[in-house]
Amino acid sequence: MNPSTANIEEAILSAILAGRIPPGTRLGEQKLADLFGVSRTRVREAMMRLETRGIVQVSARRGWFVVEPSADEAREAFQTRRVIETGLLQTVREVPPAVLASLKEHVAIERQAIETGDVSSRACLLGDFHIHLADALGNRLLTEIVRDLTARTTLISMLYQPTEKAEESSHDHEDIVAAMAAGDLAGAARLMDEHIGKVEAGLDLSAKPDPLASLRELLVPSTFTDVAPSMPHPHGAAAPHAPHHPSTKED
Amino acid sequence: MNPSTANIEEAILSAILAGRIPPGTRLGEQKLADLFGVSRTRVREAMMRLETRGIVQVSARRGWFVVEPSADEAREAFQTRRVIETGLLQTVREVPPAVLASLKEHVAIERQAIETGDVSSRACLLGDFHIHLADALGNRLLTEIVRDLTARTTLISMLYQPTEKAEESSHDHEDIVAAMAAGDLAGAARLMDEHIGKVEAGLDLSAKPDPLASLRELLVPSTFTDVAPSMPHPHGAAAPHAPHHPSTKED
DNA sequence: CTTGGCAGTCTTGTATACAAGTCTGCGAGC
DNA sequence: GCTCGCAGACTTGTATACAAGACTGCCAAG
Repeated sequence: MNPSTANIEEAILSAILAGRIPPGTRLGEQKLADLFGVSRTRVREAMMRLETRGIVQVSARRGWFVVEPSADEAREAFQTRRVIETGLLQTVREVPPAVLASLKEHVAIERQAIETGDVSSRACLLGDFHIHLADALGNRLLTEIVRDLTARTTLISMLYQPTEKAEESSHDHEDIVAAMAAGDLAGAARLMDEHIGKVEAGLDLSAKPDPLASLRELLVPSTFTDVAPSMPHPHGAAAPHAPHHPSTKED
Repeated sequence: MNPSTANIEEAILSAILAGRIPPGTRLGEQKLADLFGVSRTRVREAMMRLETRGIVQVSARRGWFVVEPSADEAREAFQTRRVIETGLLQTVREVPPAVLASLKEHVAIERQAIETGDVSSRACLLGDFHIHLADALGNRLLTEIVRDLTARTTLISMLYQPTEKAEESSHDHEDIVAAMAAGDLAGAARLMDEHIGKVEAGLDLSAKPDPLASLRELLVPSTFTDVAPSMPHPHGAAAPHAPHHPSTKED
């Protein structure tokens, strides 16, 4: 069957979110076209859609790359999520029982995935909680926005997360739902704020995602001197304006 | 000069937001391509980007149309704006003086445009207030989201607004800034909520947008004959009837 | 051994050709 | 007069061809 543009877009996005395609990966148009059995045109369409959603990025005449958000961009993503998700909880007046039940069920599924050690799906599940919340309390438009933002922060977690704290996140989710069940929306909003803050704080935003960035770090007068375990000396004459390197060349 | 894809996207968007291209207008690829002096490829790219931003919509093999949000979609857009903008005000702890000054200046410009009767720019200015706010208190990512949402609601206002209440909106903005200046962020958030609610309540969401708008558009001869040289005429390819909305394209 | 340059290869950017569907308008039939 | 059907024009959807820039690797000069 001939996959449509939306199919391709979805396939690539889910592969990225599932961790099968790490940040920084180059996505060649021709290879994807061969893979999906279509021409480059459709692949290009899908990539451009993903670009407007902030998932991939094009480097002129070099290729498409899965985004590697900088530390600043990471902070922006988390701030934006804090604004929207606390805003949602504070805007809502009351939570329908059906919504509460659905959220509780989701948290139960999360815990189950964590207990059974299903690493591949738990990251998706933890993100899905927030998407479910937006869907249940908000609307379709808001859900789309939250979905894309969650995708962003998921990507960020892949880049910067030194240790996964799935259990803690799931526990946070449980607390948020409990506050909602008690009718304490303001409290739920505060818990959500703290939750997103914890996730952000759990990252090592000073860690550089690519070795070139640490090179740049060496060239800049810096007070930070505890990294670079096996870094050869660049002898001073390194070209400073090469943005990053294509880390993976094989398929 | 050869306009880039981003140029085309921006030109079309600003023409729509300025009211030169009303909702429901068909945008033919070839005509736009001739107009901009490029091939259909670039126009298509721009249109697809605008589609992911919720500005235009493609009807298979019929053409691209400026979106005509339904009443439900209108409510979603306003709810989403309420969530995000009140959330922003409640998340921020303090407002830097420079931000306050900038916002006050913006409100002053609004009032001036209203007093001088500058109808064409005041709608943009009223929307820009919210974008400025997101930019000043939030970050770039949040600003992009608010910008697209504001574009949506601007389009909605064109469809449903029976009477413009520019003065009242500007006054609301003034009150919001005053509350911020007093350090009352919660109050500012409440005012923002009421403000957006007022704008939404001022619309007649029961009015059917389609036949009315396009008919009126057809009956009104072009009173303005000289606009920007590279600007497409709004009624160049007016569709006699508007397409029905594919209400849910969920998968 | 290092360094600078140059050609080849590979990738995206853009335009164009063709396929497939939709609407319009006219004419025949009733 | 009215309706149905069909052909033509017109529009988007998709693939492909070609142009232009970027990177790689080799080779010669110092």
